[in-house]
Amino acid sequence: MNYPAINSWQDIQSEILERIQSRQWKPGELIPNEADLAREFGCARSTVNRALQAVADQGWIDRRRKAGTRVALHPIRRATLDIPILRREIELKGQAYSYELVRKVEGRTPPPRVLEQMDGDASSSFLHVLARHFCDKKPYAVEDRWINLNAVPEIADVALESQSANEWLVHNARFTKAEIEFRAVNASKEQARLLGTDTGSALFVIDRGTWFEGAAITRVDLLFAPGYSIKTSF
Amino acid sequence: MNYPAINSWQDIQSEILERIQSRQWKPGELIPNEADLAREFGCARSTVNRALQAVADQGWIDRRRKAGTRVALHPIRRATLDIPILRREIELKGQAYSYELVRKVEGRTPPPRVLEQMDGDASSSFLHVLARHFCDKKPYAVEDRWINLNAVPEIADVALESQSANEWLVHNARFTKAEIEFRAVNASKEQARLLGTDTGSALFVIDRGTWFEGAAITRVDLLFAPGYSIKTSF
DNA sequence: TAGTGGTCTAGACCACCTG
DNA sequence: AGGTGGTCTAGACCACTAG
Repeated sequence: MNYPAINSWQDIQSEILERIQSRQWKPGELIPNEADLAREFGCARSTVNRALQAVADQGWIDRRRKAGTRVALHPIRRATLDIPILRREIELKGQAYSYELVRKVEGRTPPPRVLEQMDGDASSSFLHVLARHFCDKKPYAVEDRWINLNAVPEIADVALESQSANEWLVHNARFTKAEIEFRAVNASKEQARLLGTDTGSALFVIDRGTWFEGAAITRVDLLFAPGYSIKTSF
Repeated sequence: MNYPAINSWQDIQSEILERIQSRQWKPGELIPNEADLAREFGCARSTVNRALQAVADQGWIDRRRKAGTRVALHPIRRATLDIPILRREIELKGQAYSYELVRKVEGRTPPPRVLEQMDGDASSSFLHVLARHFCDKKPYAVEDRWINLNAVPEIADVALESQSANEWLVHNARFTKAEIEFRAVNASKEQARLLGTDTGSALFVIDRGTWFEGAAITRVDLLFAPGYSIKTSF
């Protein structure tokens, strides 16, 4: 029988994970330093380093200079999600995407929660956009967006009838910081109507905010029709 | 005025992102190869490689041998979430965590959705656990869990009155594959009662499944009381 | 202050894939 | 066939921080 050699950083990563998951290295325990592992595996220290960095990124170990590397006390804690761009998500499933602007209102003040999230003050000027995304002509998600016109004045002149504000912003606005929040809400009467469901239905919400150099650009709630879920595996 | 030098891989990463976000390099466009960039930045190719790999991990560029590196057409936003371990999440906020087993039933068959998710067949034997997690004595989440006894027979004998099945499994069961799904559901009558809320309230759900070498170990729904959200920023 | 991880370099070989 | 990214090496210096 031929066993695979251990020399690539992926092999070393597997071996490290194996030792952690088999509890040969227990939670909280200090593991050998990079130089020792390199000797053990017969490879360069940088190869071990690459492997350990990958393991650390997944949350299995904690590394600190001088203190060394320890097995994390609480494993399984990190998941990477791909945040969908609706048009693409739907077209990738081979279904037809469409979009409809419900209304676009300039000069209104956002509700307190949004205002606070956007670090807004009384002098700020906002654009509110409400729109629908469809999958094969069935309502898929409602987009409820506030845009800071002080940060992106150009968008006031863009016709959002055919292109979603999201797409315009993706292609035209840069950001330096973003925040994403996931929640569940009961559908309001209007939301239910727009999604073709019942008032009170549980909606999955992706709430995203973006900033450019400290100034809030936009805050958007995407409210998905019942049945939607977002998944990841590792 | 003193400008920072460009030589660390993080600096190069910033410069790359800057060029993409400023549309100096446009979506779909081929960017210079590693060797050229290394010459431009006056550093080793491996340093450029490190930077480009990081940028690729974030979804901004697509890289293929021979074909080169292109700016992604659809900047996929990738978010890294820390999945909470309830006891830890609550204690980190400085609040009191407690746990209550509601019931533990052996030998029942899971509902169709769960059975399918667990690749279960008629011969499998399951343990069903329903429990509550509290934060400062207020209901925080309901844990609705199915465990494959063929895979983890030991747990049948563990008293789950004081320790949650989650904690037992974290410390005693290895897994090779995991899946996490986020949804929203309307609270059932029992769920509402357990969470001290109204029937039909929108609950945020984290649904997690783990496998060991192809065999499903456990599937758990964590249903959070209204107001819960999970966040990330980058 | 000394041990650890973090990073950079210069060079090399190779896997992959497009043209 | 040849160009590109993926990876490994051996060595070096540095940043951080525990003791």
